[in-house]
Amino acid sequence: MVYIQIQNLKGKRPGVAEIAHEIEAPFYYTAKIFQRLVKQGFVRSLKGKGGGFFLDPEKKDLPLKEIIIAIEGDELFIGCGFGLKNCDENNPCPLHHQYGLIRNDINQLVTSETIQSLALSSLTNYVSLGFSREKTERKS
Amino acid sequence: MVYIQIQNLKGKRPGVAEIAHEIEAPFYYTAKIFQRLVKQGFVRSLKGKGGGFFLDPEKKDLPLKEIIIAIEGDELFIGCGFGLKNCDENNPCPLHHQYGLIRNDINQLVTSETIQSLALSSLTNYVSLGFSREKTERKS
DNA sequence: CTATTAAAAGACAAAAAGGTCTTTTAATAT
DNA sequence: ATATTAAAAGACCTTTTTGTCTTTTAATAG
Repeated sequence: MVYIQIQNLKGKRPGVAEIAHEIEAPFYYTAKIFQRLVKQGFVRSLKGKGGGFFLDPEKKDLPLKEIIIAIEGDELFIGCGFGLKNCDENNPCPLHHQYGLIRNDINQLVTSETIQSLALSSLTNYVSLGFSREKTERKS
Repeated sequence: MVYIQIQNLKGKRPGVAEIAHEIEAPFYYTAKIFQRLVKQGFVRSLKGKGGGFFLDPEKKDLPLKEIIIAIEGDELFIGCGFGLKNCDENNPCPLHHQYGLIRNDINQLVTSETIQSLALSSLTNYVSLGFSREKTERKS
C-alpha cells in the first residue's frame, strides 16, 4: 500500500505485475491479496487500460495500526509476549514488563505512521523505496 | 521451558499434562512440541514413575535468542519490518530506521534474558507465574 | 461496436501448521 | 518379574496459509 501511494503521488497507478515485482511476491498471490484489500475498502482499483490500484484520499491517512488490525487482528498490540491467554497486570508472565515496553513502542510506531506519512518520507528524504533498487533523485 | 525450570528449582519435574494445563494448550500438541525440544537438546526428559521434563544445567543459561533461532530461525532478529528481502541500510524500506530501533530492543531483551533468569525472577519477585493463577508466597 | 487491457471472482491444489490418537519404549515401585 | 507410569515415535487428520490458473467483468482506445 505504501508503494501504491508513492506511485500515486507521482501520478501513476501501479498494477498487480508491478507491485508483485517490487515486493518480490508471486503475481497471482499478490493479486489475491489486493482483491481482499479492495473488498475491505483499504485500496481502490480501476480495470482496463490505464487501470491499476490507488488509495482512497480518505484512507491514505489511516494509521498502520488500523489496517493491521483489520487484516490480522490486534494480538500484536495487546497480546502477551509468550502468547499466554491469562497474562495481565495481575497475573504477569515472566516477560510481562519487559515485553510491555517493546509492545508500547510498536503501538507508538503504528499509531503515528500512516501510509501517507511513509510514502512522503520515502519521496522527501534521501531514502530509496526499499522495494526496488531504483535510484531516487533528490529534490535539490 | 521457563515453567519447567521454575518447577525444577522447586525440586519437581512437570509432565506433559501439567505443562499443557499451565500454558492452556492441548495435551497431545504440547507433547509433540516437547518431543522436538528434547530431540533438539533444549530439554531433557525421564520416562516412567516420577518422570517428566527438566532442563540440562548447561542449557538453562542459554539466552532466549538462541532457542528462538533454533526453533524458528533468525528472521525476527535481522528481518525487515515489512518483510522485504531487499531491504538494508543501502536500500531501506520506508519503515527501516524506526523498526530498526524496535528490533534492537527485541535483540537486547532476548540476548540478556535466559530461561534461568526468567525463572528466578518469577520466584524472587512478587510476580506470579503468569501461567496459572496460583498465589506466590513472598520470601519475607 | 470491437479489440485490448487489467482487475475480480472463484475453483483448485500444494504446503505448512495445528491437533489427535495408538503403539512402543523406558523408567520406577512392588 | 510384573504392573504401572509417563514420554517417544509415528501415523493420521483438519485447518490455515500460500500459491496457481481460468473465466468473467469493467474500463479504455480506436
